[in-house]
Amino acid sequence: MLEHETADGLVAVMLSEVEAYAGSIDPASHSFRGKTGRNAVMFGPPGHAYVYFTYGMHFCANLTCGPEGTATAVLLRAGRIVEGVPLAAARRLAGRPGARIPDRDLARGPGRLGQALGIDRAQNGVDACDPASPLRIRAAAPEGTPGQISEGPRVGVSSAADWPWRFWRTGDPTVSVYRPYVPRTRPKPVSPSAAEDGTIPR
DNA sequence: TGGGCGATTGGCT
DNA sequence: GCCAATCGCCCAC
Repeated sequence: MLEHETADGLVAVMLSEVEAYAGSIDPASHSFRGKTGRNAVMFGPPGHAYVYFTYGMHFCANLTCGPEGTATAVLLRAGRIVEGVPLAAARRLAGRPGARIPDRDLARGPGRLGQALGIDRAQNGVDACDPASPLRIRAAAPEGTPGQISEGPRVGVSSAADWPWRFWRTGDPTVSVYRPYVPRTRPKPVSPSAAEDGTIPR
C-alpha cells in the first residue's frame, strides 16, 4: 500500500498492478542508455520514488528496488483507493465538469494513479520508506487469497514487450486494460502530392 | 540545436 | 477503433 499526504489530505492506494524495469539489461527501461538528469533517481538506493512526466500531461510513479547503481524499479500501474476517495476523485475530475468516475477507475492506469495520488515532480527522489515522507509505503495485510498473482507482457513498451514483467492481482477490477504496443501512425503528409507518389518514408 | 516520439488518457466516430 | 492533447527528453544532425 502506498499513501501520499498533502495539504489537501491523504490518499492511500492498495496496489493491484506493477511492471518491472531492469536498468541496463532492459531495452524498455528509461535507464537502459545510462544515467541522465531524468532517470538519475533510478540509479540511487532502493525504496525511493522515481517520477517521470510523459505525453505532456501525465506523471507516473515508480519505486526503485535494486541495490544502488542497478537502476531497477517497478512502475506503479494501478490500484484501489482505500482512503481519501473524495480527494482522489476531485483530482481526477479537475477540469472535467459533469464527468463521473467509478471508484474502481480512480487509479486504474499509471497516469490515473499518479493524478489520484497528487503525484508530481516534487515527489521525484523522495524516500518512500521514511514514515516522515509525504509519499510513503504503508504496511498492509494481504487481501483475498494468497498467491493469486498473474503475470504477462508489459504495456505500451516498444521493445522487449514480450518480457512477462507485468504483475497483477488476478481478477482485480482495478487492474488496467491491456493494450499491446502499436506503432504510432506517422504525421499527415506535408503535401498531398508527396503522399500520393509514396515519397513519405514509413 | 532541431524534431520525433513516449512506461497515457479521454473523447468522438 | 481512431486520434488529438501536450511537453520534455534525448538522439541525430
